[in-house]
Amino acid sequence: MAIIVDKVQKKKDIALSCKDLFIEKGIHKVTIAEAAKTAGVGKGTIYEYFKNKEEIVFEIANIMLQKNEEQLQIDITNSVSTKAKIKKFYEIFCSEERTELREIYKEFISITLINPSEQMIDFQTQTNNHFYKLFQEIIQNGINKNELIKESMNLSLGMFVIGKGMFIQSVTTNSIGDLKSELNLYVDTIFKLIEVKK
Amino acid sequence: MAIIVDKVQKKKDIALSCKDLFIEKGIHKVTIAEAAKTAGVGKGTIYEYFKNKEEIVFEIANIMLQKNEEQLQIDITNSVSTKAKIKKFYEIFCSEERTELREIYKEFISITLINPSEQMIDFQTQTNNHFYKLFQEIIQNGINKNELIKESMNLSLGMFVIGKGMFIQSVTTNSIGDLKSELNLYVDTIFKLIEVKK
Amino acid sequence: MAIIVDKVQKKKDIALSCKDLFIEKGIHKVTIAEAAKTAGVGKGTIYEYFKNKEEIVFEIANIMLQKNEEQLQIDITNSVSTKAKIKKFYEIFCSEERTELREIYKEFISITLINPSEQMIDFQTQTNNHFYKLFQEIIQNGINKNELIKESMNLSLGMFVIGKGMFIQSVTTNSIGDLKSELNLYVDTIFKLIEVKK
Amino acid sequence: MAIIVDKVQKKKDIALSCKDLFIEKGIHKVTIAEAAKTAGVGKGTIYEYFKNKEEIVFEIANIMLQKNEEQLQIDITNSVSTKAKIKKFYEIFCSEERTELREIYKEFISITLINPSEQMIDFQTQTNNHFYKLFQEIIQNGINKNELIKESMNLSLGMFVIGKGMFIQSVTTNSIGDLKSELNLYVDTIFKLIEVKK
DNA sequence: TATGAATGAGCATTCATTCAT
DNA sequence: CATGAATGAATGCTCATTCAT
Repeated sequence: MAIIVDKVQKKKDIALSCKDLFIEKGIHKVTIAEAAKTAGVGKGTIYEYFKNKEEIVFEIANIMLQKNEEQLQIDITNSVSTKAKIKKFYEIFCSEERTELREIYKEFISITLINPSEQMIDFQTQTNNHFYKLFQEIIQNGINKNELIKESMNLSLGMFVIGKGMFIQSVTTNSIGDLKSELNLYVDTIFKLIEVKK
Repeated sequence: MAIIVDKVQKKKDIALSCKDLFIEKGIHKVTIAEAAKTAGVGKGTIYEYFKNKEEIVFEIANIMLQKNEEQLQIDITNSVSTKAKIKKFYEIFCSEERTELREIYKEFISITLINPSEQMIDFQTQTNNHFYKLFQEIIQNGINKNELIKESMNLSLGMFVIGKGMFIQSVTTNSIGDLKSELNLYVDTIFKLIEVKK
Repeated sequence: MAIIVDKVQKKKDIALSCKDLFIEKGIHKVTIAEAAKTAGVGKGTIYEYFKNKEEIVFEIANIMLQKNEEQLQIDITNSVSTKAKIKKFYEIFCSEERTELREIYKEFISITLINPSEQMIDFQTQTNNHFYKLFQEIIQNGINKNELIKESMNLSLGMFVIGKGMFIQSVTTNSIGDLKSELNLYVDTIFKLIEVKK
Repeated sequence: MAIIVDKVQKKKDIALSCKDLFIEKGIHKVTIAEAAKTAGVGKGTIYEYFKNKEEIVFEIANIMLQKNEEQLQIDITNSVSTKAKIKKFYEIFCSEERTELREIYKEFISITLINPSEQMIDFQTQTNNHFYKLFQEIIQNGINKNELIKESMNLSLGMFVIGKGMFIQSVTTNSIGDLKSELNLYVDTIFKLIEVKK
């Protein structure tokens, strides 16, 4: 009578058990032995569910991203103006609630910059495209509702990327005092230029 | 008496000898033994001139940055319009000639994201501030010459950071086809909005 | 399920395999690679059973001490007079059979004198106290049996320590011809003074 | 006009300049570079006056021993009874004023136990014999003055060595609370046995 | 006499991954 | 299904000493 295990669920369970560990210590500082112990399974078992250490973090990231997106969708829906929606969007990069997500994100960028595995690039591309699509929809809706001038669409990639850029800037240098204020200043200024004057 | 050596020059010489090695293989993959051999000195000699491996890369980066800035200054001076100057600026992130510089830069960001040593943060802050100051001067001059509206200044950080952001984006995902075009599109669009209509 | 190994026994096995190596070359001159090869295991396996190189030597010392003590107990029991028992005790410092033990002991003292790690001090304190207790019991029994005057107890630490002192003296200088004779002379002389005249 | 240097004096000067450094950090932790800098000379100069690092410490030890012996001679001369003289002798191992000397001594023993160079053994033998002769003279005088029984001479080596033994004991274990008291107890007890009853 | 530039041997330790049970 | 024992590759850095000037 073989024990039947829900592989998908167990994979999630293991990943979730290790989440805090990975966020606190960072991918490189966490050993498989630690992860296994934290998850309450043997080292060999980890390899039954994950191809390698990186994959655990993918699973963690996926879980976190899913949760974050749900919240983001709600926030955006609840915001009335396009500007407010965009500001909600930028919260990924500056709100306290997303600190954990950003920790993982930092690790991902770091790894990709030095050892750009196809797997990693694919993951980031997918995630990125997903969020970019969302971002473009917000802009497009603004245009459709005649809130924004139609040239706004040409700025969408730049505006999308600016959150990421400022975040990296704030982490790698001491030159950004308050990330949120800087993002707000940018958004307010640019919206004055792209909002349809009525 | 003892042999007298121009320590500063020799440090530069060693760093320069290893430049290609570090760019091709990346900091982590280069061993001190390799670096020493490449520079034609003993391992011990490396440590007479550099505190640790990282410092070799700082020196390389400094040399490259200095050369790049000289060229950038010339390019900017030779450009007439503010827009042209800004475009020249973005070439750091997309011109073929700066490929090597960007390789080093990628390593720096990667290291800083995971192991943010004070030394590294300081280095990046200084370098960044230096370039940002230059960037701001271009914008300010544009305003002073009545080429740009005065609100442009509020966009300067965003515009500065966008180069970096798009670069990271292009390296960590497959979602940017041609970095140069994207930057051009952004610049052209935003300049339509901030150029003084005459 | 997984292979089950008697960790305690294997630790002893590894230590024992390396015993001669450590005694001949000394702790500092033995590399982990050598030790592992000698024990017929991988380097990593060494660290599965020992926290560091020092710990291997602790284990070796423990094994040797245990064996030595068993023999010492027998020797002491088989000796009739208190003086004979004490002389048996001093054999730790001069008998040929204890040469290996003394080699290890020399290393321990040497290390402790320069880098007195808590671990090392604790080990030496415990071992020392153990043997000192034994020594004191011999003296005390002598007093109880009315063989020795009761002031003998005040000399116990000095008499205990003299073995160690002469051993160090004999190793660090050329001034002791025959350690055993010197210890015998001391014991004989002092026993004439502390033996109860009947 | 060659500069004439008093080699002997300069050797002493250099050694003296480094004394505190060696005592504080220990032989192994002091680098030649440091020693040279502390002495205000070049590294090469060190090797003009000393064959190797150890020799610097020999010089320091010699200087310190000389000073100590002078004081010891005075102290012994000023003491009336043989017991008082012996107690003065033991102060090498417990008085606060000799802390520095003992630091150097510890290093010497440590080195000799592991790497017994002939040079080192010779040095220790000479120093030891010198002091032992002094010690024996005290005992012999005690006997001559009919203060001590003539068997005391047979105890002289043991009594001499006990200071060293207790010192090592106190440094390598936690089992000696107050070294001075222990030495006093031993001396007082043994003197009751070897003092001529009048 | 004095110097300090150059050197290179030497080594403990970690940890992802495998696979026998 | 689960495990955990075994493994071995891989590397930065120090510092005593030499010797050309």
